[in-house]
Amino acid sequence: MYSRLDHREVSRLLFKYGASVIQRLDSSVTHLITTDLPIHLKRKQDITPKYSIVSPLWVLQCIQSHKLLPTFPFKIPWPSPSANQSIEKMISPSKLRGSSNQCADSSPPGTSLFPRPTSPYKLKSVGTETEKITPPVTTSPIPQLLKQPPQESPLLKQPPKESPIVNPAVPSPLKPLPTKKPNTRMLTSSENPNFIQDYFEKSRLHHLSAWKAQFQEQLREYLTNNLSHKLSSIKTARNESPPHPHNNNQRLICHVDMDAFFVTVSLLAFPEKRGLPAVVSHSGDNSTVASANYEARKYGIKNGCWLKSAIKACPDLQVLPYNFDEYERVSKKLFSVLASYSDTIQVLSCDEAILDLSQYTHHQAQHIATEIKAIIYKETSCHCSIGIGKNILTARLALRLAKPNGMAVVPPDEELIDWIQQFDIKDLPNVGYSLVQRLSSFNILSIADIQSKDQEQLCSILGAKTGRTLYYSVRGEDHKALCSFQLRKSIGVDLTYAIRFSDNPSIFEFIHKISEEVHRRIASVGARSKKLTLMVKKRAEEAGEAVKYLGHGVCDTYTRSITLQNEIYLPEDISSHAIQIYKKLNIKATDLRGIGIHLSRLVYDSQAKGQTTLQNWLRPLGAKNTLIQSTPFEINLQSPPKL
DNA sequence: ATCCTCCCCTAC
DNA sequence: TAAGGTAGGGGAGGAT
Ligand SMILES: Nc1ccn([C@H]2C[C@H](O)[C@@H](COP(=O)(O)OP(=O)(O)OP(=O)(O)O)O2)c(=O)n1
Ligand SMILES: [Mg+2]
Ligand SMILES: [Mg+2]
Repeated sequence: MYSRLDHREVSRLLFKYGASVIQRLDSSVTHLITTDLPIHLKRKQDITPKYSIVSPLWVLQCIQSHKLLPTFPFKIPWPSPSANQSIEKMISPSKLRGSSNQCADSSPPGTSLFPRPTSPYKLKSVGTETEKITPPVTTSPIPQLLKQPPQESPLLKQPPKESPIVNPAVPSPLKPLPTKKPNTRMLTSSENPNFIQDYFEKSRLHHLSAWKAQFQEQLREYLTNNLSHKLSSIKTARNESPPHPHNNNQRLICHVDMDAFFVTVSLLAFPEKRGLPAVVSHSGDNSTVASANYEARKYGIKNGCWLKSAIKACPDLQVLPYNFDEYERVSKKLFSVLASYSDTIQVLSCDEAILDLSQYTHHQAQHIATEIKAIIYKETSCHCSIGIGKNILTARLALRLAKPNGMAVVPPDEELIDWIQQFDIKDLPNVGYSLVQRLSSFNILSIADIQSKDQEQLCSILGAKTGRTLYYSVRGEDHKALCSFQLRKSIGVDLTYAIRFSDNPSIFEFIHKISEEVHRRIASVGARSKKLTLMVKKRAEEAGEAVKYLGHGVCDTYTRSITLQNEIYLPEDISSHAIQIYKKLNIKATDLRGIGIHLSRLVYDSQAKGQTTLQNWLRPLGAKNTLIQSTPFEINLQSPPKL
């Protein structure tokens, strides 16, 4: 009855609803969840265990009824032949958390603002639907202080309720050839032959990803040329400067990030609206806010929230259109300025980078940062903020304090432990919704709480790497290197919006188009691939039409990969493998909600762009640093970020 | 132990 | 109108 997949899912559900799941049997175990009893357990002293042995069905029923049910009807009989069923146990499912995932469909990706950016996948077994989206707590439609309200803002998304009957705005995708074709004309994957380009052109998330790759690449090329010219005898490039001998033998990292980037740039064209609360967003009732300025944030409006709820919180909100060309133009200026100050730069996004200023003293570094800030403003008319610290982690935290339009410096080591306690757990890099939930289920709510745990404890809760990283993070320690020279390890295209098909041939045709796009991208960096991965989103069994207009809704996501004998890069090779995998998944055409094709295990051509970097990247450089004050970051390529 | 696959999570 | 893309770190569990 339970496949391996379901086993994992049960694990996730257990965790989701507040159980602690461990892989061993010890005295803390209250329930053993299994479909049959492993023989090796039977032999042990567990003959009369303290825990109940129950079927996964019990878990699902408990969740559905929102309470702890008696285990009796779900007991598993003792003897059993099969020995390989893996087991899960819950320690204390004392209270099931309120049905927490109904909103899976309501949270746009890439947002940290919403109550539950939870994976739709989890919804499957619970059988709950997206519709009810209960904005957690918070009532006050009153402007909130800048510092975040503990959990929720007043603007939780309230996606439109869908009538269970027929939403005239959403044509049924189930009709192969609808006689009365509604207004999705040219909008969906099946109706628009130029869907991919048309869509990407307007997708902020696509631009974000494409720009990051583009600027990383250009910077890499620029630095490669620049350095090999400057350091004629030494052909290697370095990623970091050695610590300044006078600076306590520590690095100095400087994190620069534009303030409210999109909306600030868009506002340049509307000077009369400066100073007013404003956001950038597509227009319409169902759109998402890409960027909110600090005036708008006073109302609790955040990047990624629904436009609808933003306007509700601030009726006078100025809604500005995207201006992707301008964002790109300003980004170029930004990196041009940064590259003139340091040749150890890591691009984090189109509005953000970290510099290694280890060659300077603290004092000099602050002076330089002040200057950078001023020059960026002079060049772009946009403000940025800067954080300075001894590593990437603390520089980022300082950046938070610096926002908006400020600069902040991390205090000396002795004060770090206390200093870091002013942040929320969620402020730590790589700590998002899920980790916060996990930690809070162990009653770990603050940074101080994390500090009080030893590394072992954290690792047992979070896994080895994550636990260790977090242990050091709350002490302000981070040894991650700054990487100027980054080569992508994978290249892929994902489409999960407005995907509606009625038959497989159209889907195959679509896969061909995606494959062409993937090919263009991998060819443009001069690489081939030895592994192809197909991602497919399929409408979940009990899921209705998506809450979001033409969205994917609640889905099950499948990933299948194939390792190849020979590297591929041609569109027909990509598509033939992808289609082959797709067929095996046996998806009903009308249920398809998303497709992605990714290539990994990349091999870069030796004379193409990748080459210089790959070799140089691995070699640290002992050479002294050359002060580069006026090297412009030449951006030769006028090519658009996509396609 | 270490590698591989299939996720999950995070970030912008 | 709306435009939910992507890369990389990491974990679980099975194969070797
Ligand atoms: N959920 C999100 C987050 C960000 N972005 C885009 C718009 C932002 O302007 C840009 C940069 O992201 P930042 O996280 O740097 O946010 P801002 O620059 O808008 O604000 P700030 O950096 O001042 O916090 O990325 C987006 O489209 N959707
Ligand atoms: Mg920013
Ligand atoms: Mg940013």
